[in-house]
Amino acid sequence: MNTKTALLDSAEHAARRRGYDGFSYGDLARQVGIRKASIHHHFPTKADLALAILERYSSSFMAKLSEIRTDHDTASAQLNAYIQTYREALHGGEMVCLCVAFSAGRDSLSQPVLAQLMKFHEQSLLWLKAVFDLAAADASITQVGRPIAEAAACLALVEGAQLMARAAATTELYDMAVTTLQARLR
Amino acid sequence: MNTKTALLDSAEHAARRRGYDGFSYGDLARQVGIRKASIHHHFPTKADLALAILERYSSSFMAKLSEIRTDHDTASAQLNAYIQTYREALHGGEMVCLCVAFSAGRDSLSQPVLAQLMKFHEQSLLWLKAVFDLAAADASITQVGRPIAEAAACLALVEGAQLMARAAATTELYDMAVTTLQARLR
DNA sequence: GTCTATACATCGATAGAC
DNA sequence: GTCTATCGATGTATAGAC
Repeated sequence: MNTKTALLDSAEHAARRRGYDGFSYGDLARQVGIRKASIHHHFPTKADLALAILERYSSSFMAKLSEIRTDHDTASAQLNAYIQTYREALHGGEMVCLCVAFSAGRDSLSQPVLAQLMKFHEQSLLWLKAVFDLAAADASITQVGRPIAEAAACLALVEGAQLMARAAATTELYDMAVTTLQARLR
Repeated sequence: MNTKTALLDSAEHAARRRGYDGFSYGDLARQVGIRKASIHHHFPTKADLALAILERYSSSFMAKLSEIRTDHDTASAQLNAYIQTYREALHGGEMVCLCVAFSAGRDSLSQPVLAQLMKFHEQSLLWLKAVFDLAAADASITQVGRPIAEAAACLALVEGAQLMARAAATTELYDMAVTTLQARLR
């Protein structure tokens, strides 16, 4: 296993549990088994590291969204898979989506990280909008309003549900929060 | 103005912008105009301070919810006021609800703070459940499912909407996310 | 690519004078 | 109630040997 990859894994894990201000090079060094000074060889600054984990997370997440779109042909099946993806990302209430973790501590982020964070939201909204555009055609989701508004509501719902579930360290609140949305799926 | 109150104000402000791990006694001292050692006289530890601001925030927030209930007699009007309260708490995208800020950095919180955080969610859910119970009777909100599920969805929605809006430093995303919910209000 | 050593700032917290 | 002074730990980051 590559040291750089191990560092990315460890950093992503830590950031999703504690936020950007909640983890340090010291933590990563302890976990990966090298000295903290060595981390600077791979990621000169913490901002570089944050950008790297967010870019990896985003591209992996967007690939997952593409996969969902090709695997499911109805809007309801796509949205259900989306909800399930966020549920799995919770890891039983132990961590949240990296973008949820970074959004809260926004002021500590460097400009490139902030830009990537906003790009993640934009891309998510576009993907969700397409789902609701499809729903207007295939009628597999009930009560569909303006697709872009539905998309924003959906993103806010899963992110907020993760946050609630994280506070209580359980997936129960997440499941409860997405119940009404899932009830609209045919 | 009381020094203790000034400290509480400054700490709440900072926590809602940067999270629990994102502010320090040094920051507060600079802002309030006393030395950081003096802060320990009012709040021996940072955990004490965090508990104090969260308790004050919670009680103020719950008082606001009671006020909404007495001022508005329909479920739709109550829920609309609730959505508006979270919108104002955003301060144009500059800060989030204290509970949103604390939920993300959950692992850094002391046990009493964590307990108070979960109590805030419980009380919010109970208040919202009562709104949807009323909605089932007065029919002022359309498409009402199980009240407790609607309550969880509503809390997740406004918290997630705040998070998105905070990342982009604008209220536009918040307004977009709550559009479909508001469309159900009669 | 990893190490030791270190720089320099800041962290939360304490002791004791005033 | 606020101050100065200080503690020990930790924060990010750098220099240079191996």
